[in-house]
Amino acid sequence: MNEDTPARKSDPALDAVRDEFVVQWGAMGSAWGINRTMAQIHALLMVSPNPLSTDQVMEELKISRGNAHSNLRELIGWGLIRGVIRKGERKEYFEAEKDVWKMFCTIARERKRREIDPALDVLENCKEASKGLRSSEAKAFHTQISELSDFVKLAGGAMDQIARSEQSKAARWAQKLFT
Amino acid sequence: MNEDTPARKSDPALDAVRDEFVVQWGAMGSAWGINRTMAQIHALLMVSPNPLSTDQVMEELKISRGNAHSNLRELIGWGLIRGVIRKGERKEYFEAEKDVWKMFCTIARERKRREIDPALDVLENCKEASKGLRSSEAKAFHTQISELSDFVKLAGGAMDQIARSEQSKAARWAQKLFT
DNA sequence: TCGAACTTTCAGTAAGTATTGAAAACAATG
DNA sequence: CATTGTTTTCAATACTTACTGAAAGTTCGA
Repeated sequence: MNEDTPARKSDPALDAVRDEFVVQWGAMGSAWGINRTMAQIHALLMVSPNPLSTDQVMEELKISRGNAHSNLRELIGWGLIRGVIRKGERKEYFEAEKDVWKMFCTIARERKRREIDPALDVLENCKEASKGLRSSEAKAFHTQISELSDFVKLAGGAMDQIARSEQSKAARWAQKLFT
Repeated sequence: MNEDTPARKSDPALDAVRDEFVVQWGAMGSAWGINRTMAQIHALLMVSPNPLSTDQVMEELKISRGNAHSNLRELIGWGLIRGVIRKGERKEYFEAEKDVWKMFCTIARERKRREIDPALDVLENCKEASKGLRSSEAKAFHTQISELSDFVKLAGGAMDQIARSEQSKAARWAQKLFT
């Protein structure tokens, strides 16, 4: 078994802050309904100057191989990190996207796909299923669902647009928003 | 114990769609990291033509009193439903905000408060704690955290603005977004 | 002040999720 | 093709969160 990249003589003060960040970010993740370990790994990679191997992640966060493995895969699934292979080495290393805007776009795109689109399906089905009904109650239901559906559609469209756009364009919106 | 509002002769087809909606919306909630029962109650009240009592909610969703109670309170905490008291009756009834735009604003405001603000705290702390460090690694860390922090601050501000604005204004933004 | 109608709390339990660790699968090397 | 380093899988288990039901609390009217 090879040793990983030799431990660099590192500023202990920095290490402390880094750890704090990782721990806190993990806690945040929990509060948001995101797997704590996944959030921690993401935090760790976001502030790591170089890519880390599975073993380094395990070591850093004191977690099992299986846990590290599956959460790393999940993060790749989200597009938030990617695996890098160094020539001459067999281990896989992982690095996070560090550009905050790109990160945001990735999350927006992914959430749209995972949360908005299925919700729209549900709404469209109910809309369709209630279209024919004639009682006034049914009409009210249909109206309510339609409004919801339209709104969700709009929100989804907005997410797509934003995720597709350049940071510069977004900055301009922000500008407008605050004037 | 009083009987609740007498069951209105209701369209069975409509009931079926309504149920479907409630069930599916609950499942969605699950997928989003939101308590399924809470999502179901919210769905139920969103499409209910009149306010419902705790007992009606229990009956409709086949859940216990404690469960109904605590989720109703939680929804009130979010500002998504409110309790109404009818004169001459001791029971409390509950109704959901039905205006989709208002609902969205409420959620945006609340999520900002519960998710964005705490995240900002974490980031500001780490930013502060790493300000003094001089190693180049530390500088990189500080930069990364600062960028994150700025971004989250911006996003939070945007959420505030949007939540504060009128639907008409938002519609105008949407307009721009799609041209 | 009593009792009925209703709400709130909470200990116990059920259901759901995350984690471990070890075995199996895979891949590169000689 | 055997060895060694590495990744992947997964049954068992630990941990977390949601739910129940019954008891305690509150409010109101007579």
